[in-house]
Amino acid sequence: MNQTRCEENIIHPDRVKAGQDTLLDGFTATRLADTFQALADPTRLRLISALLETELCVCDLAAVLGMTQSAVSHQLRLLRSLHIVRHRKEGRIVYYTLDDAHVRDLLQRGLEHISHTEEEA
Amino acid sequence: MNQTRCEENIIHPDRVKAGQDTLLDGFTATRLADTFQALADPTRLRLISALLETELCVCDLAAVLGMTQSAVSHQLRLLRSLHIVRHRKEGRIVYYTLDDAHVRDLLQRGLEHISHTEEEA
DNA sequence: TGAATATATGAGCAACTATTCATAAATATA
DNA sequence: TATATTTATGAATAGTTGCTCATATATTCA
Repeated sequence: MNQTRCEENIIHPDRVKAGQDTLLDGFTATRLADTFQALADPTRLRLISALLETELCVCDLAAVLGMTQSAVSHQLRLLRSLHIVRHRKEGRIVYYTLDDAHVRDLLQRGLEHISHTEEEA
Repeated sequence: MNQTRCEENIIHPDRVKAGQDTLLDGFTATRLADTFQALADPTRLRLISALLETELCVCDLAAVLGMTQSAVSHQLRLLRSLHIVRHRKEGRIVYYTLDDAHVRDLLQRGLEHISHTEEEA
């Protein structure tokens, strides 16, 4: 029935310093987390993957994924706010494309990571 | 007061085909989403960043982040299950390191992405 | 102008998540 | 063996999220 002492005391002061040297500040960590959060949903990843080689309007994106227009539109707004997709309007049709190359890179690296891990969580 | 027709009809059949060609299947999308989900939290990103240059025990990680041992341990379990960190035991002390190079890459690409985007969501 | 169509969005709900609290498990040491 | 210490974990809870439903907005066309 004792408390943990390690919340007050440090075991390896030198390593703690090294850890603090590379530690992300809270603001950056939050911004970065927001970006990864955008990629942390199967639906959004599928939307992004559908846009890898072609531009698509909301209606067609809904058809590709087999989802409602509303659900797709909500997710696109989020992806847009995080600069992951871009849109252009032509009459009443809105076309979406991937915003920058980093998104493709992130997707590719992520796929490499999971291909190196067989077992499940 | 009309329904949307675009959930039944396709506007650009050729583009829809192109979108389906690169579309991730549900299983892969879910696995990939799990990986990005692990990086979608400021606390976990800070844990990872603390481990960039040094190995650290749970106790010291808690000190670096200024969090409770319990909270840190819970997050480490999640990172471990997704092969993002690895642990080795020495007596009653458990040391954590980053699991593979993909994690560093993902972090780096993510940082590049946010550095290219000034405005907020 | 009025009807049809493509897209966006607010509200609400069910499911998920990050932390805290209490405590268990494992190890070292006296 | 008894105690201290490090780590892990189950339960509970407050906050978040992804979808649906209804509807608003914007644009085209008859």
